[in-house]
Amino acid sequence: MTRQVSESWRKIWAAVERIPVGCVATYGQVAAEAGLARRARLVGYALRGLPAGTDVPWHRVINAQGRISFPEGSEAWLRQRERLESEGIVFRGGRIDLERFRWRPHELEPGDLLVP
DNA sequence: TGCTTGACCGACG
DNA sequence: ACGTCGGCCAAGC
Repeated sequence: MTRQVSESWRKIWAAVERIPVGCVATYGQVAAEAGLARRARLVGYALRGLPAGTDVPWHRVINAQGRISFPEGSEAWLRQRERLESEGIVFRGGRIDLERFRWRPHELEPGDLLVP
């Protein structure tokens, strides 16, 4: 039978899909966007459960310190960093400046039909 | 069944 | 800057 995916996971995946190209969101932020405030750990678990080859942009989710939550230098860490850099995210000292790249859902985004 | 484990967070000392 | 702690809760053993 089809594996039953929990409602929480679906909400989390949907929230991750809303993160725009060139932006990142923290685990806590994704949880809040999914209507699951304070359940940041669940976000990590839900991402771990994504099928291989998914279109969900899991790489845009980083931790609250502005770092990738895989062991530095690991294969997964490198893969995530490459994807982010290809989208224009800049790493300084192994970290991403959240002030600069964090997704701000309440503010204007590219494509919002308004000139800066 | 029950206990342990996380791609975590925020507060506090 | 850094370690610790409580909160969180589905999955896995």
